[in-house]
Amino acid sequence: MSQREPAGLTAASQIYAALKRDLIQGRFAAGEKLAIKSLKDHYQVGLSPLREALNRLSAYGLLTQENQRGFRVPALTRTDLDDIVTLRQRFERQALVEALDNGDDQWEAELLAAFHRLKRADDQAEDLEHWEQMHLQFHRRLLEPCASRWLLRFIEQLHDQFDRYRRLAPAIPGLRKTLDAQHGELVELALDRRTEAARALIHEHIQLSYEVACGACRDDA
Amino acid sequence: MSQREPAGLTAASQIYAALKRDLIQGRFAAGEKLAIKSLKDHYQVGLSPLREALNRLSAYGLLTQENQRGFRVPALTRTDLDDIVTLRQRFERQALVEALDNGDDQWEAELLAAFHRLKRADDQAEDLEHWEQMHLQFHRRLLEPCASRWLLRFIEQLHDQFDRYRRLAPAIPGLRKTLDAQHGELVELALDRRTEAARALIHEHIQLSYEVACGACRDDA
DNA sequence: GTCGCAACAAAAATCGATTTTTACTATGAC
DNA sequence: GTCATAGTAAAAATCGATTTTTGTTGCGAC
Repeated sequence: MSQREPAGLTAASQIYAALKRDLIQGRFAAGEKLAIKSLKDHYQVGLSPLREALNRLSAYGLLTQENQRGFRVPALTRTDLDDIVTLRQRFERQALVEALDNGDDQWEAELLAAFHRLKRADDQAEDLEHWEQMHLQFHRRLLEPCASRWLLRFIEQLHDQFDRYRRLAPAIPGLRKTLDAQHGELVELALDRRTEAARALIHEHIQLSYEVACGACRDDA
Repeated sequence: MSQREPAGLTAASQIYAALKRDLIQGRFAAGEKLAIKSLKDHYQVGLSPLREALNRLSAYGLLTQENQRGFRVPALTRTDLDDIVTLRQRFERQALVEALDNGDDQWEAELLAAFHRLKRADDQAEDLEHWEQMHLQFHRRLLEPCASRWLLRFIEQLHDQFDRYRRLAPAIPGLRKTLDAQHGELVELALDRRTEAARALIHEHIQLSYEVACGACRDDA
């Protein structure tokens, strides 16, 4: 038997991806109750795959589920944001150290490639979504050699949570430039295996994003 | 309008809980593909709530989902177990420190109560499931005052993963006694706010469980 | 006016049937 | 015998209709 292709995604997986994207982008108001009927119409899918996607998303933490009363978009609070950021800093520092330990030549090459694509996306500022994609991939690639699959999983989850805040916050003019300088420095430190400096920088990098993201939430809840 | 009662759980939530329990207890073989039809018959539920539960469980990490070919029980490997344990140690140490910082009188009382129930469950060794329940609640209670909801969430998730290994491992005669002594010490250290000693002990406590749990997995995969 | 309750409307959850996809088997060409 | 392919059986995924639960409104008692 010949190896089959990855095959097309199920409707449930597609709607999951679409909803996840829209939730992170802030297309739904925080705290909003989702009207399943209108989601069905909007995304042009049946009830079953839609409900499966909603269930996955609530297990993932991008939705909350109340017993017989449907799904709700989680609120954005300052405490929640602080919690997410503190953990991201801890987790990503740890993962970065392990990545620097384990990363090989192949990884270095791919990291450089990811950084290159990110810079390119930066130039053509018209396509914001494309930059977001490249940015996510860069950070994934950076930590990839970390052997702890669970740690990477949690980092990804926290990253998605964080982005709900960040993408809602008002854009700051010079910011992109500063962040991108940090990305460049991260690559350099990574290639040189300057572990301590890299640790400190990733912390600072997240801290900077945090200060931006604070613009997204009112006082606490 | 008067406040309504918590209301009965949906079929999806019930089947979710039942499946989760059975997965953690090791009722399904690791790596096994789940036959949806027979699950439906066994748990006496319809397809829709069953599939919703399966989707939640795979987002939670107790199942894996392959594109158009259903759900599968994740394998048990040594690398996975090591990963889980290392993170549990780090996370629970951290959470414990924060819990000791934040815990108040009320918490101290409830912790003592939880410990008492655990000891009681220990005496009546006939009901193993009851002890498991009390044990879980004790550890939850211990860390409860930790303010980081996300950290507690991850700890719970890792705990469930770990239990898949632990509960499959062969029972060791004197073990329960040693573990329970540690629980008692933990309470004492917690009440006295001896943070460093408590940190060290929770680490050791997890380490001991780990050595038991190793019995559950073959050589690596 | 407020409370309780019934009736109704809307939404969520569930069911059973149908469609789609995969897994398996058998057949025939080379 | 090996490979490819068609055909069939089984399983997964999806659909549309139905049931159950919630939320709202209106009516009457106090």
